[in-house]
Amino acid sequence: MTINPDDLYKFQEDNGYFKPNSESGKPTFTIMIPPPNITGQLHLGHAFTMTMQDIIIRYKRMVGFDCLLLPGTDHAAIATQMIVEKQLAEKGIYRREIGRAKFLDYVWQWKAECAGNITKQLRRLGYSSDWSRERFTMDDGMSDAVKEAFVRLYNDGLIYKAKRLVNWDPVMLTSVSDLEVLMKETAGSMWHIRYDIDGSDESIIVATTRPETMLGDSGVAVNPNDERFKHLIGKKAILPIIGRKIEIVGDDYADMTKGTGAVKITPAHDFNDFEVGKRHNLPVMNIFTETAKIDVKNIPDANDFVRSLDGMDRFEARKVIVEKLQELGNLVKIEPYTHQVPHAERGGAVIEPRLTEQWYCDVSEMAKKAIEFVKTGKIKFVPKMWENTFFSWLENIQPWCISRQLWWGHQIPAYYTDDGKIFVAKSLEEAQKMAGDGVHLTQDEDSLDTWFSSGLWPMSTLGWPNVEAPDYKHYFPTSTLITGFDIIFFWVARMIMMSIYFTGKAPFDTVVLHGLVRDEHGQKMSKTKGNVINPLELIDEFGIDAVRWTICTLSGQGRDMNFGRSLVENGRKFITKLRNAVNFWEQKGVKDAIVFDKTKSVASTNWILDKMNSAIDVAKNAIENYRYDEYAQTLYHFVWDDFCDNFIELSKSEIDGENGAIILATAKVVIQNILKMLQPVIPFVSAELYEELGFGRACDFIHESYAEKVQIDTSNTSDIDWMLSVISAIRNVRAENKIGFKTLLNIAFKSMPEGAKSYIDIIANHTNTKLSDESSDMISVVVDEATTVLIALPSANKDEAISKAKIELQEVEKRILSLEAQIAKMEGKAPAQVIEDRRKSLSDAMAKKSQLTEIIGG
RNA sequence: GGGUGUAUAGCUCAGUUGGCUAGAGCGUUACGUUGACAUCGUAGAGGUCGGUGGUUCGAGCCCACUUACACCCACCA
Repeated sequence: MTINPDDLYKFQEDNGYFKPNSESGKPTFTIMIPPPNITGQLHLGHAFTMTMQDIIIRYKRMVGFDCLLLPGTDHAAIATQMIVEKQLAEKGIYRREIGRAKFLDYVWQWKAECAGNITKQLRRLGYSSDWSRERFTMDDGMSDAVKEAFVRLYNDGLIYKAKRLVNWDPVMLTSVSDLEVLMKETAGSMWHIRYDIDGSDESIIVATTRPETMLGDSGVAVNPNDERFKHLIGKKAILPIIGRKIEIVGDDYADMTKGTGAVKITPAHDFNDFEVGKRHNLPVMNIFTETAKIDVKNIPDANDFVRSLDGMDRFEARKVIVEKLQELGNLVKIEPYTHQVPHAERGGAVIEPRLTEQWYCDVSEMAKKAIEFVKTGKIKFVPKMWENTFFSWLENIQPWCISRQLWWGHQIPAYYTDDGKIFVAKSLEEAQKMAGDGVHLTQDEDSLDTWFSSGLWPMSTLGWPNVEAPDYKHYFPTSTLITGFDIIFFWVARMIMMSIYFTGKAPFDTVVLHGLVRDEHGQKMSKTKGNVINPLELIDEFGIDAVRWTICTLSGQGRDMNFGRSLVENGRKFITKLRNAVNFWEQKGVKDAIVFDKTKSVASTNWILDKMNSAIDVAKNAIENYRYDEYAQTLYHFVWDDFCDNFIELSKSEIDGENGAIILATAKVVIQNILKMLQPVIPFVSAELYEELGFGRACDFIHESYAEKVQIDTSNTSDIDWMLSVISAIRNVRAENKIGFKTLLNIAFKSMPEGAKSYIDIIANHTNTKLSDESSDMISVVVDEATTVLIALPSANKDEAISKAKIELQEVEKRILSLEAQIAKMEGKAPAQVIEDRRKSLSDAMAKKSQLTEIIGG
């Protein structure tokens, strides 16, 4: 019988298996989904983030927490608006033509479709979240929280409006924050232009990468300490083409080593120039339209040539102006020049600094608090190194430009009277009350940065600003945030700041950051490279459990993760191995095994229980520390090596004997615990096997208790380790056909620990059939893996054995010398235990040496 | 320019506070098995732990310098 994961998931979802129970009295453990953007499909990175969360949540459920995993999606203002605009444009529909309301209808349509897709995909991942609490960053509750936050911050004086230079996206026609600007190395040119000095035959040469901005030049800056230009400070330069007289100012901003040492100042189109202009009271001339085309109406001294440029694109204008400068003889030099040019993160347009009025949020105090919370350990980053990144950003934080000229998003809750008075309120009604009856109010057209609402996510999803909301009271603050490091500033920092500001509490106590998912050779996945892996295709091909297992094995230290199909194949192999192992025990009747009684044991059952106990310890410790890789590895080795390769193999010889019942009962317990440890990672296969073996219904497995250790007598477990090594040696020797079984056993018996002698029959049983017809008067070597080499020397291969022994003897002697030297040096300096260990190694080596000598000599 | 991370076997990576002869998976070689195993098992080969110097009884791990790669922040002269 196999269980379809999607069916099991649906059944569990429909019957509330993923819902928390605040009445349970258990401690809470809460994870908020980093809401995926409604811009398309989930990618592999999402699959990692979500699986990591789900593993923790499923684990915590089993160890006794009341767990809430809250799902949702993000409206992703600019990205979504861009996608919908593009789609509509393909149909010949344009945003500006249909107007805001109509356009938003289209976006909501898209949202419904896209969010539906995403949530479907999350379900396929096995994401055990409470869907009844699903949220969207623009749903009513969220909108209310956003307005509340805005109004409060405004009333507290932290949100304000200001006219400043912003990063302007001339394609999307909106401001973007500093974080949304990507600097891209771009090949360009450096143009050296000569500006003549007014009333003198001197001239000054400025270098620029953007000659077109000279139309807005209102000064030239030189360094006041620069001997070359010092005497020009206070004089005027004549702007070529226009003839405008602009001031030459002395300012430290001018770097004597860069360019020509003289820099043209265009306050309206460069952040640094803007500052210089302010310091020297230089006029600000905005020469571009919002689409970055030349705008002549702001150039008071425009001549015919300049007027001919009106409406021309900035890059086209650049060419024309350069030609003109050349014609006029003012162009001194053109050098090829590679520099960093700002591009919009979304859409990729070249950013144009632009003087506009925008809303800002002063986050400097919040940033200080956020730093303090992390420094005092109220919030912990995993891995810790990210704390430094976090600090360095917050320490240099700038006012946050929160307004966007987009339609899709939270419209800013500010209302204007016709004469420009501002009322900030949660609704028009409230604003109206403030403004007085009969005053005409219009709402601000702008919307808020997406991250303003996501910054409130951990609170608003639980009911904030209603601090009496049951969910808020019970589940806030949340426990762990798991997300990619790339949104540490955008999102993590904002959530921390907002939460502390509004609630005084950290929104979560732990932030787990993972790296980028790359292909199996560490290359970034990209469409152009064609190495993108679609998680859904993987699920179709390998099954969700194999995919989740693979994700678990790769999620460890917060580094980038290399993901390849072959790894998922390995995951599938592991799951097959597990199924087969269970199958073996089923055939032996494990389902009807007697009740496990820890007082009834044999060596092999104690041994496997001992291994299981330590696996449980290691695994729990690993997962508690978000070491998914270690968790998976521990289980992998326990299941494959200990349980399958050894325990099953050992049991084969005993299962039909008098101890069969004990072995079966033990196997049952071990399997149950294995499945429990695997449930968080491979919930579907484990649940299926759980039901198959009669432990209970598959759907209920999610609420089982976690694996627990079994107290056992461990005094004889090392004998089994010894025995296993003998068995493997026998197999190997048999493979080499060099020794008879009886001879071998005799030798083995001589070196066997007392306690192990009683198991000699097991060895005989286990190996007998395979060795019975080997000729027994032969030769050679059995390795006791612990320390020694046992060597038998029947005549035929004597020489070979001796020469092998000689080689080994050399190594042993070297080792003895080295150990002796070490011990001598350590004397009185190293801890006693370490010296003791060395002494033991030494005596083992000595023993080996005497054995080898005997062989060689005899 | 400022910062962070990484460098360990052919490949992808573990290696926790310094402690015995540095590990895993894949790949590879040999042999065996196909009676739980869509295979599996056993064994072997393969590493001067990027380099140099230092601290230490002892360094893959700590310190200094250095090389290469990746990423982040700042920067349109």
